[in-house]
Amino acid sequence: MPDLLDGLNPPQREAVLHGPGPLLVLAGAGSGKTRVLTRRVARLIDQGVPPHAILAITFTNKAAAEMRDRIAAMVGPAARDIWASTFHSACVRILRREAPEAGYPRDFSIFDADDQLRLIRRCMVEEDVDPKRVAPRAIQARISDAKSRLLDADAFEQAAGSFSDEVAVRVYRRYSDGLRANGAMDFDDLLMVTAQLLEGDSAVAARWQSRFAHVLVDEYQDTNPVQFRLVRALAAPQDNVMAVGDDDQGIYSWRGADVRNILEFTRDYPDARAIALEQNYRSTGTILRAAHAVVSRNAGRLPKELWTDRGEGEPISVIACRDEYEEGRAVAGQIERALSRGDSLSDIAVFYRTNAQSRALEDTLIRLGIGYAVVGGPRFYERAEVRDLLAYLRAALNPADRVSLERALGAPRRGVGPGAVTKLAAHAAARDIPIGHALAEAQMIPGLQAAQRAALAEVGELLADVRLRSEGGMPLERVVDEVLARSGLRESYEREGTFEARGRLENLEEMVRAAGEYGATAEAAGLAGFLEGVALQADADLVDEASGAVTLMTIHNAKGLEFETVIMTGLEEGLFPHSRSDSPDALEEERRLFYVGLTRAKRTLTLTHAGSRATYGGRDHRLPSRFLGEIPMDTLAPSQAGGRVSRPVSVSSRAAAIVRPGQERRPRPGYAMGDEVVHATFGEGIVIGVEGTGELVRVRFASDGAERRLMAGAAPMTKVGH
DNA sequence: ATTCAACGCTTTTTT
DNA sequence: AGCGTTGAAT
Repeated sequence: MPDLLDGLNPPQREAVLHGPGPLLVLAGAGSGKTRVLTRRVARLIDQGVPPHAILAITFTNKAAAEMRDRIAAMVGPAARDIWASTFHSACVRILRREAPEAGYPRDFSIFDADDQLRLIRRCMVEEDVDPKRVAPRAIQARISDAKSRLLDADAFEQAAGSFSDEVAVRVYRRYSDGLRANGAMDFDDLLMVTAQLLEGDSAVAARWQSRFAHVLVDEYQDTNPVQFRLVRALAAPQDNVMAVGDDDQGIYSWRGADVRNILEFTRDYPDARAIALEQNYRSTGTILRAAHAVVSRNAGRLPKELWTDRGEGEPISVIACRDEYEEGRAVAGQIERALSRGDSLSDIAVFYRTNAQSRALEDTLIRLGIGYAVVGGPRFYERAEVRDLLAYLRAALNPADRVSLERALGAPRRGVGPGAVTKLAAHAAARDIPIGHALAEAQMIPGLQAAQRAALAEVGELLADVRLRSEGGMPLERVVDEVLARSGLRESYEREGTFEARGRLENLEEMVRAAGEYGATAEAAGLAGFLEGVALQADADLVDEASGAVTLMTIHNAKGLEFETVIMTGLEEGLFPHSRSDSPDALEEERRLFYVGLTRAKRTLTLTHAGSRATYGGRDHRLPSRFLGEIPMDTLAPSQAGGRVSRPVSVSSRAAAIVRPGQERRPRPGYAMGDEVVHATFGEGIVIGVEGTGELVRVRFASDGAERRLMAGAAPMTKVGH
């Protein structure tokens, strides 16, 4: 085995070698904290700690998988047994065992934001709160905030003061009851319920405390109170806890994260050793100097400054643009420049503050034939038709899940609406059985039409079969395909026959494939595991370094990543810093976000802003962001230093040549990104993505602006030569 | 129960 | 501008 201390600087070494007891590692951006974390885990295993006794919390599932791989490279396949996951995934794993202790079924459903909102709306109506006067989203945010602070409805009521608090309390109480009745937990419950169990049930606590010998937490500055309590409970009583983080990179306070967790770690754990990592291995001196100048304007941060021995590097460019389209061309120009310097597409990232900004950038990149991949934004699993199909699976797995059942019953339309479901629910309540089981008794339910009875019974049989077969080990792909067939979803979309319907059906078929892929993986854990993965998948989990494409994403999603070339866009007042972040604290968080963006760049950094930008219906005038003024003049490229407005780099018309076939190991099917095509039915379109090994192409059509996935080999479609 | 049209709201960031 | 929700009509 290679020496675990190879190539580490003294503080990194110390962190890896730290013995038992609490450890705080203040790790600046690019200071090699991932290295320290993985080496430390490898060393623990090397010293005899069983891998399954190590809990390593990372910010994304992808980071967890990477950590496991890296450790496996050092200590071998035993690393498979390490618990490396996000807080949410770890809690689900615990809850699959312990949920009954908290009064939930083992197969509890996980409600996402959409399910939550549905249920909250219903609760508001029941509480006589008009969803038009009070935004359900606002209530949801209040509830989420309460849960992140470990306040249940009763505790929240204690803290309530204003009238709007009281309204929120009433809805919160009813919502909690609703979740319980559905055998469901929302995202926040996953953490809160686990914490409550660990703190309130000594048997449960003992089980897990003896299980984990070491707890390591990455991105500790972004933990919220529940997460703090979880860590504390799981690490007790030995307190072998290692927290790694950087107070300058706290960007999730709006989600309940509290930087005090990291600032006060040594107070929470008085025996803690604290180690600071300040040598940066990522960026040039210029980038670090600019980033430091920006972030040191914040008050209340731990004083520190990153340094590097890698030299100054090139200056930072600021490009002023007329509008968002010129900005797009400027971005393309910078990409072209980076490629000419030897970067590959995947070395380049474009950041923005809000997801909505990606639209204009995408338009330009498509037109110029620059391959890109957007991280975040609307997700596959959140598409309505996909959620319909998932609803069947969830209802099959958890017969108490009324929200999912109701959704399944409504898609496709089969003459069963809220009225019929209410009768079904009443019957289930009277017989004291889960609503899913009541389907089998449809014949006995009064007030239903014969057709409705038949429909309910049929869905009931389908769900029962799904459950039986998935338990019986039928491949997931076949189970999902059967739902697609027997639910009538496939037929209804086929009959509809519109472009729209065809696209939706493609998505559903894609989901069948996804289920097959999941079923083929090593950690496949049946239907429950599949649904769990779907629910807990983060945008950042989908970042694909090997995609051979420029990465477009929000700065939030860029946390933890690095790129040779970073282009940060939309540096405008009101957008970044965002107009909703007007309090001093919020402004400091915006500045930290800016800092995070700056420090993702290894070599080349460009900042752009537009003088006007389309919003809502009209067009807003924009002023350059105050953050631009916080960048020291002597780190900026000369042409910008005088404060003059510079023209964006012009983009040559042969920009399409930028995507060099062969340079990336990108499949070379008949179609490539940016190709103009003509489809027999849909007319003209532009290829905006090539999926899989090239058999699937994503095309946006000019006729109706819709995106469709098409089979490259089969679709009646040809490329227009250009 | 389903379909269609008018209305109003959105855009902060996400597990 | 676009989308989703709501309300009225069938």
